[in-house]
Amino acid sequence: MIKALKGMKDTLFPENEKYSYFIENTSKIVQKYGFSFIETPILEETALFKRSVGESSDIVGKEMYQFIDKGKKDVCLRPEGTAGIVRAFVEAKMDRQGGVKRFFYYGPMFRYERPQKGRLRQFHQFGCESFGESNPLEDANIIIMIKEILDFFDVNYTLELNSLGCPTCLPPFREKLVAFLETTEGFCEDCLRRKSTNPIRVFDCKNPHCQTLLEPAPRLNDALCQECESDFNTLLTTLKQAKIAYTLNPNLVRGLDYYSKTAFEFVSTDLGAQNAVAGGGRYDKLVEFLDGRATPAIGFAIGIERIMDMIKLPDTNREGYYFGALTPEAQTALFQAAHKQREHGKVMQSYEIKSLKAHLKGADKAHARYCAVIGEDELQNNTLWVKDLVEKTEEMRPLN
RNA sequence: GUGAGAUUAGCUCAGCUGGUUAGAGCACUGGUUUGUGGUGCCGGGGGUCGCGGGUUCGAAUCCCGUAUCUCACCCCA
Repeated sequence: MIKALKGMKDTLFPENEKYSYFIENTSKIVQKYGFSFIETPILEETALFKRSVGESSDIVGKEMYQFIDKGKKDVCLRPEGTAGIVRAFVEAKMDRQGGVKRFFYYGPMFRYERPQKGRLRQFHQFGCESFGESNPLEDANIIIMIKEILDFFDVNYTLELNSLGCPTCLPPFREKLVAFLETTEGFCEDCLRRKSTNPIRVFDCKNPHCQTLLEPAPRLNDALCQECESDFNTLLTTLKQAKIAYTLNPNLVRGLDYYSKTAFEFVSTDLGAQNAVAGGGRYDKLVEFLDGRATPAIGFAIGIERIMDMIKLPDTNREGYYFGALTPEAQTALFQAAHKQREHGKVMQSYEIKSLKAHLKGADKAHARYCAVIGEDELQNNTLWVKDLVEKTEEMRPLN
């Protein structure tokens, strides 16, 4: 038997229902905020992700579904959504049009990882990207929007926030931090590795010994330039006014290189170790970096499988008709009656000749509201017997 | 890439220290005397015990390998 590849899942009932339920309602919410639908290819040139996500990131370093296509082109299945959207944005010269542009998208992403709870090789994200707005009020607005989405689906979360600085303040800080790490002995293996890949990550180390060593280390919060600090404060004030609870997490470092300034994650204790249900931040330099005209931008993505884990589908009511024949002679009349009823909505027909009891069972199992049957009597009188399975009422309807 | 646990009917699982026809619940299906469901009662179908080797008179059970799933590290949505 051929099975799906490791870490790849079929979306079957009832997840399919949940998926549509999530997409429909989330799309509605983000459209209220001015985001419009956009779709970009799943396959892109590998260089796009190397340049945007960053060569030092784990995603590019070891998790990409990368291969050479028949035209000898180095291509790769997208590991995240932002890079493709930015590429499209620049390619369509929207960076030259000026103004503010807001897009949302959803679809499959691919990362070659070991699967675990909340982590698949093919997974789905719903994301939004806002271009052309540098005001931190937009950051706040997006965070408020995500809260609206999570609240709509009634999921638990806490919001974690950090500012990652910008090209003015981050590089000098990083140098200072690396210098500190190099002059201090005794860090664990992971931290030594992080020193060259993503030094800020060392603050996140679970090793208590490393934490003690880090006490005298320089902190990014103290190193932010004036603009970064003031923007961050505006964001925090706006969130407070909107009564959005948050916790500052100075160790929150996004794994993608393109982030600057605002970084945030919505985490939930209802998930496993992979507890981020949504994450994002500002990436003011990325458009420029992908050969566009400098355009500030901010975006986020929701992990659809992760949020679906926490969504309860509202109870569906009985719906539509179930049609069944009691005698072979009734089959033709029933088939025509079923087709006619379909003009008014959902109809499921059983082609089996069964007892009334068996058909009622069938209608019940099919979750139909009405059970419609033709037997000897109905055939003679040219009628259709219909029972409402909820109200438990019956009626005879004339057949035409 | 590293580590741990799991894999027996469509689903959830039982099967003790290897012993004769591998079980249960749910689901499916039929009947329950004359045309009434979701909620009674009785019956029925369905499994080469993940796959490949090995030990043994004999393996679902023990050993080795392999695949997949699950969880965690790492990292992230």
